[in-house]
Amino acid sequence: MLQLKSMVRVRFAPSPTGFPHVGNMRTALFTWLFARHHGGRFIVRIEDTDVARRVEGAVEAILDSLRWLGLDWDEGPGVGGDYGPYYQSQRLKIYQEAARRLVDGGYAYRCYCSPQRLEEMRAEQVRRHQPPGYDRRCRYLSDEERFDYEAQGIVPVVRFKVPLSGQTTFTDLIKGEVTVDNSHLDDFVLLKSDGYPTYHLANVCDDHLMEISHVIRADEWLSSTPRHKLLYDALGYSLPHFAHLPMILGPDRSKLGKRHGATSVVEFREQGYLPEAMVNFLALLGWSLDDRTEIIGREELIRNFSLERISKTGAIFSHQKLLWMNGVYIRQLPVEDLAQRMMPFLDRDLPASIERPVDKGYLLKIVPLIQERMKLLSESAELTDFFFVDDLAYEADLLLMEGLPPERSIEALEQSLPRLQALPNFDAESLEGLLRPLAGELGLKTGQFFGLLRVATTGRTAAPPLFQTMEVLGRDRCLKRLRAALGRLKD
RNA sequence: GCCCCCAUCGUCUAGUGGCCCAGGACGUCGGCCUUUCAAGCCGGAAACAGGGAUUCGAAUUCCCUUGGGGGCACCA
Repeated sequence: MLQLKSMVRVRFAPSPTGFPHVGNMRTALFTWLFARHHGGRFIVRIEDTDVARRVEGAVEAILDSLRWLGLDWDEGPGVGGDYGPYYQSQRLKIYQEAARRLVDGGYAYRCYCSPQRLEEMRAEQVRRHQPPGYDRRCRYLSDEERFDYEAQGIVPVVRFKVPLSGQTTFTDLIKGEVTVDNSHLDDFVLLKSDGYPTYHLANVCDDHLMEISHVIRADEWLSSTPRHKLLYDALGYSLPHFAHLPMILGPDRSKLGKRHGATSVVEFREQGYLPEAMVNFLALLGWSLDDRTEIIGREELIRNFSLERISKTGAIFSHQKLLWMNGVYIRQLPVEDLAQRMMPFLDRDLPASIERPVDKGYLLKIVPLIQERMKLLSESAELTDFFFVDDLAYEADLLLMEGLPPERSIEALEQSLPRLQALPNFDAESLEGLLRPLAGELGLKTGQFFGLLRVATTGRTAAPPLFQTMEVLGRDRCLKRLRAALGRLKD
């Protein structure tokens, strides 16, 4: 890889036009990993130059997501830095001056074309199967014409004067050398008529002024990089390194978007994904350590991350694999930790009748029983509610075991009750010691007997191991539930 | 339409000329374990887009085709 002679300074530059998309967050993660691996600086810069598309609360949502994933930034909103401000809307002067400099230097010109004209021009181009693009009319305006437009009070935009011939080449750290004929580039806008810069101008100015060493961004920017190179040259700035990350795709292989379901990391958080699982999963989407590593933590990621091992191909976001990975991380969690993380979900989803906050000591006994069954924290309530509710609600039919007449079930429960009552220690071991032989005594298969008891004590056919569940529930609850089951069977 | 990028199992990927009749993981299928559900363990099916060329030898290099994606705004 190239010699990094100076400090690595990289930036994540989201635009607050929507909520933190997993694609953007993956870009943030890779950028952050690159910075941390090289001991460089990770900078967050808000690209809020589109007044019309600005979304309320988006900046905070983006920053929250970065924090949630543990991607801390060295410069940017909230932490400041020597290269601020870090909101582009607060740097308008810089861009306006750069635009003026370009116009004065003959690298750019003012364009007075109305949006209507541009629209008609484009429609015509499409109709004639010609490549869409500005026809450069204002590039050749006479002083007289220009004066005339100014007199009419038309506020111009500033367009870049793309060389009419020649080629532009740059090297991308992931894609390699990319070359484009300048004739394919049109005179793009640098400064809008509202005084705000376009992405192209603002991005180039800021990356230069903030001394960004590596521009790491999504693949969708690859085709505008030649324009940026032209801009860097015109402004007399030296070129940073570029690395264009492969895109994250939806199941239909198109750019992952809203129609593909949950794409905001806020949603993943609410669904009960762990940030460490998210980081692990996202890191492996377009990057790999070797031919076998799947579960890899943050530190190891930092230690091993490199741009060379990023693939060139877009990757489909697989919910399946993420779900599996989340389960792996949940199983690895210390009981206390998992209980802690479940609390907000229990709070949110448990029936209103249950007292809040739930008893932590009781929860700590429940967690080991459901830990290996949980894939999402959002399953907390459905996996544990029967431990909390007073009266179980379930279909009486569930008490009817395969090949077992109701009378036999009634008998089984009636035989069980006094013995459970009399059991000295109500723990899993003692329960098994009592109930397993009892199944034989009653002439029942263990599957039938335990199944019956399971439904009676939990109200469901799938639950954690019976004896442990009964131990956690405690004798009183169990007896009460067995009597209730008896009542249902007799109805 | 034009330009750019990409192309290994359904999916994420390993693979940088011989170690590959292609390895791992998710998912899937079968089995084991077992009081249910999970988890776990064992095993199976499953891919180098096609065609040329280079080479003693190509998943790996080159060309073409095909396919996919991205871009072509006073959006980022």
